[in-house]
Amino acid sequence: MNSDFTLAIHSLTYLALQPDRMSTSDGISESAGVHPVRIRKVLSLLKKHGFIKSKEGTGGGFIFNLDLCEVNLWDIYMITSEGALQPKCPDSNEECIVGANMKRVLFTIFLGAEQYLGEYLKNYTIKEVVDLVNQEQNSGCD
Amino acid sequence: MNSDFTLAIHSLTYLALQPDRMSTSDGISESAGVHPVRIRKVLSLLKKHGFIKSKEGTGGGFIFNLDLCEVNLWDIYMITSEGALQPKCPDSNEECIVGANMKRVLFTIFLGAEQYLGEYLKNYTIKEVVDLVNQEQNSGCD
DNA sequence: ATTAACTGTAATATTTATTATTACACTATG
DNA sequence: CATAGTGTAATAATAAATATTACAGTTAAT
Repeated sequence: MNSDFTLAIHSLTYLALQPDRMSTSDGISESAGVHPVRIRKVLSLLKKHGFIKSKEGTGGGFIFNLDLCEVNLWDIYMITSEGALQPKCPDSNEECIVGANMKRVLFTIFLGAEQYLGEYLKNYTIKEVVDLVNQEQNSGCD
Repeated sequence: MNSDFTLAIHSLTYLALQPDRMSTSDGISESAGVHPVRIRKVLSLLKKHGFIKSKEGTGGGFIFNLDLCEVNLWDIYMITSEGALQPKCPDSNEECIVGANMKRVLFTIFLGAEQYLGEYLKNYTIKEVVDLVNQEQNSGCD
């Protein structure tokens, strides 16, 4: 699975646990173990869709903008990874009935698969992810 | 999606349309637009699980070994791509509650997602794929 | 008003994953 | 015994993901 998706989940969960202050891309990137620029890229998508707010300058950062229950994993998937389930078929042989039609058939099947998966992902809101993270907590941030 | 999965589907569909003679990895690879060695690798998995038979030497090749209705896309997924939905999380910060627990939480969620997707994939047998390929046929092999 | 701490984003470099290629042992057929 | 195949490992090439660098813009604090 596309890691923009999981980074978005990670970031939102992080923000969910810091509801009262802004978090920086540096802080989130340390938590997630990736480069801060990547975090900013992912968060810029989430901001564009209104899930978070950001503020530039000293004391700035990112903060959740919605209720935790309003954001589910399907929303996040659609923003970060729509179509990611589709296989990248090489150009196959158009002179073979299989080669000529497989791409179209697979596209249809995987489109359905994505829709189907959506029903599963809709069952998880960030609230639920936060609860799962809290369940067996190993240690805490500062 | 893992392309071993789609190559396996492609190959099996190809074999399904040649039920009376053996097909070579060269033939399949031309249809699918990939290297014959890759086809042989994928088919070697399918053989190990009894979906196809193979024969070495002159006049050898691959041939379907089961009824088309007995093989569904979930079977093929499990053989070629089990776990492929799992994101590859970088090592995150164990001293942050999010970093310390996210991997486990995501693992659980994506495990469920894979199981869920399985129900969808079980609905497609190779027979159905063959039918879809035949539906809007552009042209035929030899 | 200047510095420091941020976001935003593009361009480039690096790393990793996928895929192709080569090589060759083995098997069967004619 | 030559030819047409599979089986599989090792390596090379390519493509994709990720990190890094660079820098413009914003805000707060001194």
